Amino acid sequence: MKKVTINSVAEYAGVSKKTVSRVLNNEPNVSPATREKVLKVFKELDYKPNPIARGLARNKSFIIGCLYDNPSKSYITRVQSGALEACHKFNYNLLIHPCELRGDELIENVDQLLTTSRLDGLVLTPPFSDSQVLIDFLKAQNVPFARVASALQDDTSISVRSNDEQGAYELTEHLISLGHKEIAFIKGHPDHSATEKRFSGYQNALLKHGIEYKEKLVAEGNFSYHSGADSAKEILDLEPMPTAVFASNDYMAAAVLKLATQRRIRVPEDISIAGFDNAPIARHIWPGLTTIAQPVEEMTRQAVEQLILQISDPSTEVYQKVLEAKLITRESTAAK
Amino acid sequence: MKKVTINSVAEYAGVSKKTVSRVLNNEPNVSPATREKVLKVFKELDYKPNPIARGLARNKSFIIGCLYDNPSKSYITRVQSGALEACHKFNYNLLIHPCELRGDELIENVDQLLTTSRLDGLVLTPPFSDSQVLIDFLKAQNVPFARVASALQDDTSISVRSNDEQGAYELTEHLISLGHKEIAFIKGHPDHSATEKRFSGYQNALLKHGIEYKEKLVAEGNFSYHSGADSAKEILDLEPMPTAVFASNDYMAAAVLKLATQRRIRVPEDISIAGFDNAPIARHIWPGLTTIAQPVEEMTRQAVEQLILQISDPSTEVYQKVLEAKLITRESTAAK
DNA sequence: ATGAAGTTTGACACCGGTGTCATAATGTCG
DNA sequence: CGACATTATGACACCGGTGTCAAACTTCAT
Repeated sequence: MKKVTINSVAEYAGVSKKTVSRVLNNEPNVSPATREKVLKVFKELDYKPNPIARGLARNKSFIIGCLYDNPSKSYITRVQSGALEACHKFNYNLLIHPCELRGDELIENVDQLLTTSRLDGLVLTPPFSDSQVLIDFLKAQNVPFARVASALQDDTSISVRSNDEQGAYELTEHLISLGHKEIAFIKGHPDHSATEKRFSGYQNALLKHGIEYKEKLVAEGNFSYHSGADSAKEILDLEPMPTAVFASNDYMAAAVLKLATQRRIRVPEDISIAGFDNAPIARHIWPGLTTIAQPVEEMTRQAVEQLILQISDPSTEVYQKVLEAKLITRESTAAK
Repeated sequence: MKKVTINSVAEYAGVSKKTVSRVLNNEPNVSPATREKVLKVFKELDYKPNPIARGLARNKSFIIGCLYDNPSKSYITRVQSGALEACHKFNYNLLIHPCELRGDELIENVDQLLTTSRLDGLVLTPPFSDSQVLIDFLKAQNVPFARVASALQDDTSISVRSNDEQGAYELTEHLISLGHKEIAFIKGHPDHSATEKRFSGYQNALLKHGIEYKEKLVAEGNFSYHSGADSAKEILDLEPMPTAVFASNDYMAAAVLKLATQRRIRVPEDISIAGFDNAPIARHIWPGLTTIAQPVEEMTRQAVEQLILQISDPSTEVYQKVLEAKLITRESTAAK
């Protein structure tokens, strides 16, 4: 099986390399007859252009990199699925690269990534989308990127996020409307901007409804199931026990639910539990978790789509969008 | 900021391109003095070789593709994590590519993938690792690949799997030893070879212990939570209700647990439930699921590592390995 | 028929590396 | 010290495409 290159096609079709290249790229200024002829040879020889050669000549790879470091597997797969959708729409591919936010190695690590695989752009997911250091580095290196789910203010880079604060506000209000006044809160990972946003949503809702904010009702988490289990212990040990718990994501909420069930505390009769994200687990457990649906796939899809648009035309206006989060009520919350 | 190429380095160091290339690749036949000098210039100019140019010259991309189509998100992330570990060890990167097994588009789709991004090799995860059509295609195209978790017999391709049959056998035996005789079984997706293996493990254990196999106790699933919910309904509606349920993966087991809890059937007092895979959800719910731990990351890690070895030296012996699966008992199973 | 403008085409350099081979420099040994 | 093997180095083609530019060919108005 011989290799079919642009040269063999050109020779076979009796035209120049460049003309073949023109047909390949749908460039104008090729006579219909010639175009037809070349296209026929493509078929006949089953010609596949070599993307690496093309990449070298155009300095493009048609590969987008996805940076993440997130304890939630479902979050990652949702991100990937949205990113892939956009990539495939434009014939791009997706390269994934988990790495650690902490430490000086981050920049080094990303630098290494850019060195070993010429990426056309990078999608940053939390907590990277919030990292000023990284953003500055990418700008300096002239690497196009888009930020997902970041509250960090930066008008010069593409950003698609959802309204975490409003979501948390609504969820808290939902609990309040059910008659709850002692509402515990489990915070997320301090490196994620969403953590602070969700927390303010919670606080603002309390304030608005004249409910006193009590610090002892707030536990520190980091979005992992494990941290949720620790916080759950703290909260369920409180005297008196709060009548509702709002965890900053569903994994931590699931951990609270598990401990409560273990201790024969009935949910939602004795305590209401709510999460955030509408992760699959929220509907895979009983009772199902009341939560806030974040359009993770949609955010990422839009971010990557805009990223690719910007890559192909750098003069494109910087896209910044906030999508709505939506309250989903299930069985884990009920009137006090 | 000017681009630093091998030419500028060569000029700056006062040597030829080729000598720089030699230093870059740690080739012999460079005098220590020259090597030193060039290395210094690398540092000074902060030279980064262009992987695309190198790829063109060597016909390599240093990218491995990962093919999957699996309803279980946690399975996918575990696969990815194992694959990434191996990739990074050898300075490769990982490109992910979900696609559908069904239909003629599979080959077309993979062909497209190979065309748009020159991959050095492919990791196939179930159900692709079981697809004879795909395997034949890749062999014909001379694309190196490794198969993960496939029971399909093929001595000529790299394969790492775990012993599904034995795992299912052990788990069934565990239930039998607890006194269960009416053990329902939920099958997995028919396209996965693991489905048949787990089923035989179940059947063999029954046989070995003189327990009659009853077809009505077997429900068809497809590894998705949703299919598990359907099967759960079937099984919990049986008269008399079985005293144990063995689902072919943890998601389906979780669905059974959810429905049981909803119906106030106590687990494990009224019914024991077991899964397979040791997915995160198995320990995120209450009661925790008894299950079989499959070393998914390890399988994939080994597969990719061997794949890369074979890419760099095609004469490497074809690696075939079966890893052990391990019984993990949690609260969801108890004596009858 | 003629010139101006527009269209089609190909020659050739180039992207940034690697492989081949000839030549130059150095080392070895009788 | 000369003959020969070994090591170090560079010139140059090549990987498979794309960009530039000039030449050849059309088209069309005058």
